[in-house]
Amino acid sequence: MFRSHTCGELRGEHVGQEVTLCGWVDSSRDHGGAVFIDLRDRYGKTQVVAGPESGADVVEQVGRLRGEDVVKFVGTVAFRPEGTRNPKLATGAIEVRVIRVELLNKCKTPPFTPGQADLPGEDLRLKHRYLDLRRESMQRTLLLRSRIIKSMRDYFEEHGFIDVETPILGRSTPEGARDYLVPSRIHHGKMYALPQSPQLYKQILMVAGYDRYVQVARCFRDEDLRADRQPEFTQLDMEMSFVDADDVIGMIDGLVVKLAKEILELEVKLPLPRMTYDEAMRRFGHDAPDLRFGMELIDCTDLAAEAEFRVFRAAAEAGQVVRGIRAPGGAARYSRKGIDELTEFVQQDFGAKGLAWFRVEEDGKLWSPISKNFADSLLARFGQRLEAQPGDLLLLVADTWEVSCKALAALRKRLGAELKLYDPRQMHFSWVVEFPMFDFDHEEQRWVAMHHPFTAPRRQDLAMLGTDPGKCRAQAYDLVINGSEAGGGTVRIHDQQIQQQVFGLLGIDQEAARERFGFLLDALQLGAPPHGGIALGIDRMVMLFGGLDNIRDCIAFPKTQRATDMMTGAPGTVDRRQLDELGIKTVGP
RNA sequence: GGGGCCGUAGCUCAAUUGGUUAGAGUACCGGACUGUCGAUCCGGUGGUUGCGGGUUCGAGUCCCGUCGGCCUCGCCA
Repeated sequence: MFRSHTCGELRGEHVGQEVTLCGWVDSSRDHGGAVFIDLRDRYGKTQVVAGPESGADVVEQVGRLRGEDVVKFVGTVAFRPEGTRNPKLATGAIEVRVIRVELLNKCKTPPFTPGQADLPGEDLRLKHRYLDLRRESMQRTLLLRSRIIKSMRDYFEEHGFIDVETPILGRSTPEGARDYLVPSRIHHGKMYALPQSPQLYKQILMVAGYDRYVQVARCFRDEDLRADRQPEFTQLDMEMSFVDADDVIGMIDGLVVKLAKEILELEVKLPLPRMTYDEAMRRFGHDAPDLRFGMELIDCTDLAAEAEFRVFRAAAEAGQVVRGIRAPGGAARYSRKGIDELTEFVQQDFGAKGLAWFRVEEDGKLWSPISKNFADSLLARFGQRLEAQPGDLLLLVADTWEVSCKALAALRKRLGAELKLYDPRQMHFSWVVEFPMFDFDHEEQRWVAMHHPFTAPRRQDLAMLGTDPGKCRAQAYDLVINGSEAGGGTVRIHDQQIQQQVFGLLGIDQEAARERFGFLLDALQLGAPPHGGIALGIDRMVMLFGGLDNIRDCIAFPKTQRATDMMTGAPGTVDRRQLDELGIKTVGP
């Protein structure tokens, strides 16, 4: 060991001891006769001083040190002189008076330093990730991540789960996300696929009798990225046998309580609130609503039908909906220009035809450029319906159900943040349950699985599989934290007949089903217990628990939005030879 | 695939309506200084304004293309 202590360790009790510290030069202050160095490692910072008692040689050597040099100091711990203690530093009561210094590795002038006030551009941070990871906030986040994963593993261990690793090289399955493919050298033209999730394997493990399985699993999806999406990400994946949805939810409820307590020192009351998918869409327009504030969507279609205003009446008569939200205090916050921006927002991003708005005046009356198209009494009823208060801004969308959901949910999210309707540090955990089994794909004119093709319908909805698949609800559940989907799971079909029926609805014929996942169908017929599980997005949970707004900050070595690694340059070209071995010819770019 | 924002010194940013030799802070280099902790003071180095083309008497600024980063719709559970 080079060092006797870390840079975050020394206190008054160590005064008088000779210690050895190693670390990086965080900053230096050279006074000629005395040089101060803040030495940093991941545990903290300690001030090191070279003064006259250190000797002129040492003072000179220490004076030559620059930011990010790697140094070893031998010295004596001493109280700082009265009045020079630094309350901003945990080690601020003491300093280390240098006896010897050894430069372990000189650092070139770095492109940026971990301590600098202005955060450098993200491209630069990603290119020199080793420098970025030296920053305190990155170290805090990676530590948080480590603690969350440790808590999760402990929890499942305590509950009798067994950790089983599943393959990374697997087989491409249809449906779901685009696969990352790995060409086979031995079988030219054939490909492995990296797992989108260990879904199929964990079902197989249930059939095999490992009735409580858990894994911290890396997953891959070759889709476009977002602030909260990476091409490779980590799930806490689990599955249980002889359970229904309530059992899985209950198990995760317990985990949430434990995490909240251990990580956030927060008492969470059980059971976590649950809401059906239909209710979530009706009240919030979204399947993962942020329940830290209200501002619910209010249906006004019946009132709209009575209006002179053609946009409203036409929508109502065409079977569309007119729904709105009330932005408390929004009249002052949003000028005409601001409202124009909101309008453009819902039009460009969510395909809304427009955004109708009313300001609530001092006397409670609604004013808008379009208000002349409404009878006074009708305006009053709109006001009542939306529970308008003076100073509010009312925003309404007349459109299809889907567009009204998307546009208003996005508005609600944006306005909630801009109007500061909640404390961003507050945490809210809830469940959304009973998702539809199927979504109708209008382009392809067919039903697609909302979750995946192995999701079990609710028992009471079984009959509707044949008659009205759109109304059929699944035994599916999402864990929602602060308006983000933190995880989702389902009870799976363990009955071969129902599975065939679902495949049929999805347009997967028997032959195709056999070809793609015959192994699972076989397994389901060879003693499959009823089973269900869930997968939690660990990166996202770190993001939420850490109050971060960017998933890259939760991952040590993340990819850019275009799925490249700026540090290594991946993806990169390979030798002609390597391609030849794989039997691959490239056509571009 | 679509929409938007951004790219100026190593870094963070500025540069009036298109107008003189592109500036500041910091970092770096040299000098001074024994109690600093964003040290201070003096001096200095540092620029293909991402790249390519165009408009113009004149482009960091306007236009087109391209590369890169970010946000977002589609996509994705």
